[in-house]
Amino acid sequence: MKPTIKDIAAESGVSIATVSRVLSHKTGTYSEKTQTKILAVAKRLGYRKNSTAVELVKKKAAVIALIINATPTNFSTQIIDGIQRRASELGQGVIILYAGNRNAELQHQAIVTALERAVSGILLAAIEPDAEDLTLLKESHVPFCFVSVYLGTDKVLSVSSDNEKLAATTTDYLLDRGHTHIGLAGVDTYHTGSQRIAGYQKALAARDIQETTIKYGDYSYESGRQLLAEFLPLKVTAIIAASDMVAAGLLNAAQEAGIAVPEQLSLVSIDGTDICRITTPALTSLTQDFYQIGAQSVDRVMGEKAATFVPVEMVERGSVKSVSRGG
Amino acid sequence: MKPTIKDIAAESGVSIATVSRVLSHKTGTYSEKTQTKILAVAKRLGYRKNSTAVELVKKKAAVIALIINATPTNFSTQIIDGIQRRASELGQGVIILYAGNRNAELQHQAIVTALERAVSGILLAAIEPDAEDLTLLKESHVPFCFVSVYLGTDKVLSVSSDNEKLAATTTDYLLDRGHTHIGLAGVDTYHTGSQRIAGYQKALAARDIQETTIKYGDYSYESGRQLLAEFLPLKVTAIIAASDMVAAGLLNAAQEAGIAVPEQLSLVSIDGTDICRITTPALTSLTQDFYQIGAQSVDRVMGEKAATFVPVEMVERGSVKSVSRGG
DNA sequence: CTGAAAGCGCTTACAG
DNA sequence: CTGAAAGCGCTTACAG
Repeated sequence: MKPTIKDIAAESGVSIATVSRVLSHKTGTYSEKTQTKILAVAKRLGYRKNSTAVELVKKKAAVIALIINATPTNFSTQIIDGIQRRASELGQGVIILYAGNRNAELQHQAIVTALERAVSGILLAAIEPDAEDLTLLKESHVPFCFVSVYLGTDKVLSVSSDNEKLAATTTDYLLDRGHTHIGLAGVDTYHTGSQRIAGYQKALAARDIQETTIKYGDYSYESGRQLLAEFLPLKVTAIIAASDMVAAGLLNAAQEAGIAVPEQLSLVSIDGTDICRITTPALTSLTQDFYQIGAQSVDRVMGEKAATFVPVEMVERGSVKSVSRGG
Repeated sequence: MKPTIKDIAAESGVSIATVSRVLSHKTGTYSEKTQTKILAVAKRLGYRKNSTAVELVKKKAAVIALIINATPTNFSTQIIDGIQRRASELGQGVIILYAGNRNAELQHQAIVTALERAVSGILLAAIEPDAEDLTLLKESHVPFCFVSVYLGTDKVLSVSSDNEKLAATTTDYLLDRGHTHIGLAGVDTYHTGSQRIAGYQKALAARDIQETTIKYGDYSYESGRQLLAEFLPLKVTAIIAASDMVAAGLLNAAQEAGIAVPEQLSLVSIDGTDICRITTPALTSLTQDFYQIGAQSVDRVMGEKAATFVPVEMVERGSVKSVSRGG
């Protein structure tokens, strides 16, 4: 029922080989006359290419697989958006595969599915791979790239912010404004969290401050809310939040506890999504470029040139106060 | 290099037909002995099914196409999440296709791409189709379903909130608390906006209130901020915001103008995402179930039973005050 | 329970 | 510039 190149060939009185050549623009291999004829017939018949057949003979699908965690963040849309647009420009489709929530089984399954589809590349967003998956990926000979997580090595492709540097920058920002008791809230114990902790500690050490105050969490609003209480007895004057949601939780919990931000407590949040301008006061943030992280991970996995680290930016809003030294 | 069923057949001393049967679980067509043997060889060889080949002979891809607008909303993640999980349960992959930003050309292209891939269903999220696309879709004989937009007819599959009813419910909620001067902010002129306007007007008319105050926008934070000024001279006591972002814009602009929420102005927002609990005060909302909208649209397009309208819920937070009648 | 064979819709050397 | 033919990796009647 759906017309194929066979139907076009019959209608035009040429072979399917010729039809294939003009339909796939093998310029120089056909006369203008046949081209015109075939195109007309194809249009009249409502012909549509069967990409599955093409992919089978070419042994490669024009599709990038994106494997993502179940837990949606408020910035995953931006990453997906960047991936989608750039892929589209390169003529690649994007197939999304589910990795559950740090579920080793599902994560493995997603990789297998991507491999079964002969995708041209695999993107792993916010995924921390186990050794087995890494082996599977490496042996598959299909390029893969981690998105928004840096495994600490350049042996594996990845595109993300430079978490260590970014944490150091944020810490310096606060130090420069007179804060000496600075907390770090909501980081996890995986790569991203560890890198931020390292940056935070180094920046502090560089100013001869040994005191560090780190509270772990899961980047969520609830995390932020709960963590505030733990900082209270520690008399920090500023807290770096591991995400906008953590910052919002910290902020709202502080307000409920009667602690004024930024007068009594300064807050800087890492991420810089829309959340930051919605809170009162608006949150000063170390803003990541999630769209670019997504877009460049596509370049990376498709063999185009792209850097591992995407630049970040400090965006000042209303949640930080300068304090006098020794205050 | 990548092993195929041919390799397995050779190693096991059976035909490729038999290999195919056990690998695709055609139970009852093979002996346990051959099954064991073939599975062992497959595993040893690191065999992985080539889904492209399978799709070609079956003439159907186990993939649902999701066509989405470029403009990401703060709830698209939830919709995608719902689609992804449910699709996964039904053994379907999800391929995301870009429709640009109300770009007719790109929108058309996305549909064509979906059709070329012989997908099992097409989901159109937050897309307002033109006549040509609708024809293309209908003639393709592949099931399609609109997600989070109701075209006002049941002739076309769709899953969304009941926008008219939801707006009426929200208006009633405010009326029940003594508000008589109620505004509606940020709606668009397409289906969703029109339906909400209709519900709002009907609820008002049912209480013999003819005064309506409608300000159009694009569901964004900026929209909300700008629109506040337009409501000011109109002395409404309550505003229904067409989205959380509009509500947040309205709220922050009000605070900057020295108008207390909810003391001087009540706000209800339609959507109910995380944004609502982050603002100060937290926003009372008519909460949509985006996850279910996504999940059920998959059921719909795959021919499972699912309703057109997904239930909504009023969630009271801190942005509405009851006023005395005639106040 | 198993095998030989045809076929899904394309692409691409090869020969002319 | 064009055609005949082989082949991509599977599935599935059909016959035994």
